[in-house]
Amino acid sequence: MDLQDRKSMPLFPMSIVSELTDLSGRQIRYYEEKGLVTPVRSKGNRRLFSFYDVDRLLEIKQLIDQGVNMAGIQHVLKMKEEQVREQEQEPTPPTEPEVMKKDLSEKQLHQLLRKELMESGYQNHSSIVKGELSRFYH
DNA sequence: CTTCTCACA
DNA sequence: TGTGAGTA
Repeated sequence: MDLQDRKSMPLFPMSIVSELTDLSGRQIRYYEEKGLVTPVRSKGNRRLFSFYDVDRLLEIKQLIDQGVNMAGIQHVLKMKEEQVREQEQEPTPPTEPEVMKKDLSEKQLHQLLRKELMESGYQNHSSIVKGELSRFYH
């Protein structure tokens, strides 16, 4: 059993995760509905979260605090998974013209969103709220 | 006692 | 998102 397996081991119940992330049980369950986290169920239908799940929730917590909405969070998580795929799959499969172009624009969006999210004191959201990134904020 | 689902003066 | 009901 390697590190990855341990990180994905279902260990924590709702109470622990809730306290750890400062998210309400309601919120955590809601995020699960949105597919942001996928905790395993115990025999009693209780949710069991892994370190991996907790990490995701902590990231989500940060984004929520920054005023990012579900669309933005889903987008960020999606691109995060894409990055993981790129790291796991050696060469990026040659993409066709149209697909390629779309991916590029998406990546540019990703970079923009990232930049704004990370270094944002979010008082200058005005610039991004006006643009396409507005759909990622309240 | 804790968590789950469902529903909403 | 909160919260209460009724369970498991």
